[in-house]
Amino acid sequence: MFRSLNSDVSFPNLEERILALWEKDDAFRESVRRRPATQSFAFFDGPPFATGLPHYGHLLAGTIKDIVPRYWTMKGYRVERRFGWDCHGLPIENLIQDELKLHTVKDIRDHGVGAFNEACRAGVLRYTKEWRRTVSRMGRWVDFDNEYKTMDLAFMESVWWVFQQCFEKGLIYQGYRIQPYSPALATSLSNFEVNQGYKMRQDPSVVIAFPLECDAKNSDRDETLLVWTTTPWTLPSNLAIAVKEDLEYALVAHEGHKYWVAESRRLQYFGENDEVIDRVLGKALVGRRYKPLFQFAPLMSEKQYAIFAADFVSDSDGTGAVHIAPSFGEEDFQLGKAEGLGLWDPLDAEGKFTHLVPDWQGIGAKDADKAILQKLKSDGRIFRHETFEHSYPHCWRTDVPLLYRAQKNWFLALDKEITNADRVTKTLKQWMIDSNQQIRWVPEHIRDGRFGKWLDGARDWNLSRNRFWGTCIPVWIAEDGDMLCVGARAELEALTGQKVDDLHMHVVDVLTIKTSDKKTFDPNGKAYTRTPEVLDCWFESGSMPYAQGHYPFENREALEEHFPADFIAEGLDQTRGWFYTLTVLSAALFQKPAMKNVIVNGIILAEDGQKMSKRLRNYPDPNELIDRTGADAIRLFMIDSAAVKGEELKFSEVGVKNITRAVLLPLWNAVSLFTTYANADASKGQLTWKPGQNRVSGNELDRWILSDLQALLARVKVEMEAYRLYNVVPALVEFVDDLTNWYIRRSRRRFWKSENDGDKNDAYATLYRVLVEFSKALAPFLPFLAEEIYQVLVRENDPQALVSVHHTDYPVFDASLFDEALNAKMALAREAVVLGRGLRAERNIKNRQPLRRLRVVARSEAAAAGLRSLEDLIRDELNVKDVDIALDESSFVQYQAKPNFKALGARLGKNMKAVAAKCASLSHEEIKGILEGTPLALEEATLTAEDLLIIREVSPDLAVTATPNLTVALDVAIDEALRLEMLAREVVSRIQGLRKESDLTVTDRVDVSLTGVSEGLRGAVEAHRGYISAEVLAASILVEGPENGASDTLEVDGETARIFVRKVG
RNA sequence: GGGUCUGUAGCUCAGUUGGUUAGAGCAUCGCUCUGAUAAGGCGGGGGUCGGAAGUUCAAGUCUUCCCAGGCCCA
Repeated sequence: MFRSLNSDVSFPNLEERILALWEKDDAFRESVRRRPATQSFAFFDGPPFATGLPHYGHLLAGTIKDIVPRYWTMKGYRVERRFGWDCHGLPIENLIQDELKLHTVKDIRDHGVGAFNEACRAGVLRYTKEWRRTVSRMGRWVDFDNEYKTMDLAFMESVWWVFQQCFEKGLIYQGYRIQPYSPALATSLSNFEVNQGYKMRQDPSVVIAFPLECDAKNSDRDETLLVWTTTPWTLPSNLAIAVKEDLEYALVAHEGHKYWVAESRRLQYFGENDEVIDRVLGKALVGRRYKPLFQFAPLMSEKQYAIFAADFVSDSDGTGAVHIAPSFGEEDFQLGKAEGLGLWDPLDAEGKFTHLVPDWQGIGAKDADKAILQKLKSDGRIFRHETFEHSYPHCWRTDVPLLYRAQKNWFLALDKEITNADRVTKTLKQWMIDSNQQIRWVPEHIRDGRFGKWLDGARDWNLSRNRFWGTCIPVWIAEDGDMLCVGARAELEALTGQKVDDLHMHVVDVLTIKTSDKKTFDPNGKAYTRTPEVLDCWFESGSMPYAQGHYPFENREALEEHFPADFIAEGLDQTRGWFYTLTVLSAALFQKPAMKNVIVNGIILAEDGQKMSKRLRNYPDPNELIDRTGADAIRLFMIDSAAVKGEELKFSEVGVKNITRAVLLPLWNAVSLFTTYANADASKGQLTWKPGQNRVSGNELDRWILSDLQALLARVKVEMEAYRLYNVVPALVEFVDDLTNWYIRRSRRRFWKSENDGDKNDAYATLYRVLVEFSKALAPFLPFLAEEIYQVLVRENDPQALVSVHHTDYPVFDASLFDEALNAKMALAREAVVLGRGLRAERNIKNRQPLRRLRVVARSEAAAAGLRSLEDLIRDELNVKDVDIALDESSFVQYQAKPNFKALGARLGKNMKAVAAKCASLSHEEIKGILEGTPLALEEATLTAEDLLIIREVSPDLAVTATPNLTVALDVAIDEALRLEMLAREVVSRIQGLRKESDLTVTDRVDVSLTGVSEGLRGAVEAHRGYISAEVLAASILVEGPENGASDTLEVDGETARIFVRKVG
């Protein structure tokens, strides 16, 4: 009736079978469809780049993204899960550049932006097949057929709409920011790219002489200010000099000139004998003017070529005076902005000097260093020229040193006020901060820690990239500076009079906007040209909630239903990434958070604690590992770790295998046991119970395991609703242990007993019910194994059953099955057994040796009553004839006492120590008195039983042990009858071993023969012939019979025999 | 340099509002059980709870400083 299961199961093969089954039944889509559309649980999936292959970080996030939606699906919600792809941006552009051998931006333009973009479009999805295979193989249910791509027309149109919304709220502006710039690539780089490219480099270290102008105050002084720089190429762009206001500067006479230098740096450049003429604070120099080095830059402000005060100036290097070129450095830029110096940048896109600096026109900035220094030397402006080595960022692709350079960019302003629908006005940043407070973060500390702090310090978002393959910034600018922001394809069509079916640069930029009313095309209207940048691709992923459904052009109601998301999950690295961009844009558009619950996973390290590195090969290939261990084990290993609360995880294959051994195999064996015996009993006609039938069992074990299951379900519910996945797996593992190592272990004989009685059928009914319910509880976590169990136990027996365990409802706590008192007394009985086993081990008495009596002393009448009802279990498990449960332990323990600090501490305060000492010296009788209800009055306090913790000292001569809950004493005397029984069991054990060796089935009958039998063994066989026959299904037992069949030698306790076992017939 | 998380047995990690002798799993060694189990059970060894100071009758837990590592930012 049940499929018979192989005990040497291959989980990877099992999983492949289940995958095929799901495919056949269209199980995923059906699991979504069968839940009502009106009750939805919204999940957003962050789009990965398809230019790389999935790694363990993706598997971890993917598993979390699978478990939570599966759970809520089974709870009755419709959980749509669309996969998405991040298609734009540098990863794919770089790849295509390499493939087409286009090294620079100019190469791309020469090749043609259209051809380049089409190559990106054609190439970006190259690994999607591998992704789909790996993600599906991990058991993740997600819709790949209906995936969204950030390069789709509909997606891009929604992004335009998002941008336009921001534009219309006045959040978008153009401004300058200093950025690392690669002259070879003719583009600025992200911080991430910069961090990859730090290398040691030799640069000039030069001190330049700037003669100060004479003015009314300083008419007769011929003075020179010494200024330090390591970037001579920025000197033609020098517009100012900065000193520190409260730093002391000295005027030094040297070789007929007078030099200003920071006093603390003086001896670096001058001798002790060089006379100091004057000392002033930096502020005295502020405002003085100097003679510029070159005449290239135009005069842009009154203040040009003057000295300013700035806090960033330090005297740890150089001269205490800093040259300022506002276009080429963050601090220079800030100072220039504050003082209104203007920007002057004489470099072209490839970082070469333009006609603005004719002396070095066509020479790259860094390459011009030498020539510039030579010119300055001949002009007598070099005071000192050295070389030094330092770590400096280089272009990670071309190895060329980067330039820090002011770039014009589009920004999203965070300090702009926005009024929401309820007429509440706050700045965008404040809306973001408030949104964050409404999000449940796991782990919690992210909210006010990493993410909260990042929001507090957030600066305006630079949205523009000077690249090609991306969503165009939809702003068109007329010659007079008038701007026009387009937010829809139809708008662009109206303004150009052209049909538009792609929003990429090479398509959009050939169109001309001509308009008089900013709404319709007018050939005589004003001409507008698009700003050349594309959007940061993070703007696109942040727009994903709206763009994946082409909002607001389509799916208007769906968005309102699905926003904010109920749940998202990504790695810790997304704090500044997707989590941030989602938050910015949802605050800008709707003044709400984009999600309600977030699980943040930590990074996965290799087993050695280092980053996983292809070069070091310190981790197994994910696909190969899945083939070796199966996906279920990997899933459970990852989820049963702090990685699901943002901490790092050292990934180890051993850890994965441990999961298989500790959880998957025992559970599998439990199912296999069930099917084996149920099939055997069914064929013998002894199975009156039918699958699916629930029976009310009077057996305490049955009631207990069902009650224990309810406790598990209650616990899982609490943890899943709090998104604490890391607390769920330990609970599941404990239940597997309860089921296999107690329920089944203790129930084994109930399945085996040949009598066709109610108890056996109760056992089948209970085990079946527990396995089926548990498979449902497991389904989100171990989707394959849970499915297999469900298929074997339910679907293959019942054509009417739901096709997949993942279509069933998640089991809910059933109060009628829950019995807290039963759970407590079973725990106590198990504790008694553990203590008893300990005593046997201590006395070196093996379990096969029956003993007369175990005495268990409980601490209360209720506990004793509970234990009495479970006496049989304890007796059986410990192999004793008699279990005696009592309340008085004083005959075998001596009491000692320790104070209950928790109870007494609050009451006693400083007297605690004195009382603790007195407690320690209480006598056995005093303590007994207190335990029996007579309080003991001390100077400081009156002690009752609650104030003491009793320590039970047991005599080493007695086989007694005690815990706070129980005292257990074992009668270790072995008489002849007990010894014979032990020998009989040894015989049984040996015969069972031979049966197993001979691959007999559990129902085969055997003939047994013993030869060379010693006297004790002979006695044991005679005395226990009936018992032995029944245990081993022996048709005959012959002493000194024929030597036929499988054999083994028995040697135990001085007794010997040879045993022969042969199948009957 | 700033932010944040982490530091407990050989390894991986629990450890509640501060309160008994700091626990588990793995590994290891010894013993043991088995008519489901490549399993199970019992025991041994293994800890200055990263360091220091403070608060407290009492600190793995709270505070401060320091050290080490990770991540993010500069």
